[in-house]
Amino acid sequence: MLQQTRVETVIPYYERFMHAVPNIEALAQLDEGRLLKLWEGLGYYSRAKSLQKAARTVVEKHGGVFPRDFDDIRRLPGIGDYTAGAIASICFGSPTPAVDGNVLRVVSRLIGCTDDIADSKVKSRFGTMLAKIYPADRTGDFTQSLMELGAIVCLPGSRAKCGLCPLAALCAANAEGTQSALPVKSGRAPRKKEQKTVFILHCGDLTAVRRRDKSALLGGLFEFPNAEGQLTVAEAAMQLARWGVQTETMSSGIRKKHIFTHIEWHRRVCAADVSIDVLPSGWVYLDESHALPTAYKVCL
DNA sequence: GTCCAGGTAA
DNA sequence: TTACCTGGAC
Repeated sequence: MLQQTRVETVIPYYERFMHAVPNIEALAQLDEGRLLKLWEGLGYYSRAKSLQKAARTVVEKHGGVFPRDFDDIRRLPGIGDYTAGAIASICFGSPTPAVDGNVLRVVSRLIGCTDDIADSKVKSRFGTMLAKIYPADRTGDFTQSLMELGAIVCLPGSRAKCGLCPLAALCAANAEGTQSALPVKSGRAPRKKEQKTVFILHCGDLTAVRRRDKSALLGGLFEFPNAEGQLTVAEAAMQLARWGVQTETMSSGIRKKHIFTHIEWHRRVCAADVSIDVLPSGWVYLDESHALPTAYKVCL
């Protein structure tokens, strides 16, 4: 859960999750719909699917006991270098760093490195360097101190608190006054823009939803029926007719933008009072069991 | 409104 | 390299 997500955001999810799914066997056997419901709103839903795959691997390959060896941990689905390093050093005393964004910033400044931290080679180079200086008796403290230094003291840009930093005397960036220029990071590719029309179809007290394709963005979660392009009122009416929906009233639609890392959805959201004799294949009426991603919750 | 942080997998 | 999500800072 903590991959890509702040601690404050995770805590209530973690509490609920551990109550509902208290051990590895329970997770290995959990229904996917319930799993996604527990993850609803947390984002990066493939993490939940990986977590369950990892639970199944632990049950099948490690006798239900979480492995202690870095390489065994690293092979579990959803666990990369960062998470494997964090678990192995914090839980099992292994000299394996967890190089997150904070640690990249701390090390870049400490050694005055101007290489682009978007390059994954930099991350592995820093990891190799750090592994050599790990204190054997306090591996977990060392991992956490590096991350905390970045989170609390070695803040991004001009917010760096060098006056409070225990490493200030050793730090190349501090000596050279280059803190705010480090780390160097290249920009990301521009996002693709997609136009869509979303229908909030009220059938009495009920609202129609359908499950998204498992392999798609937000795979396996639910969505409101929608179509490609920002449809005109006439086109929207035709789309509803094609679905076999009888429309009583329909709003002209409000424009909403939703931004993912790599895509922008420019959407027209139309609310309609309708009657539906036979639900189209795959449609259901929304209830509390359905995992609805934030991208669709905001349409309500 | 815009920008940005944050790991893994394919 | 690109796909994957949300929320907080500004």
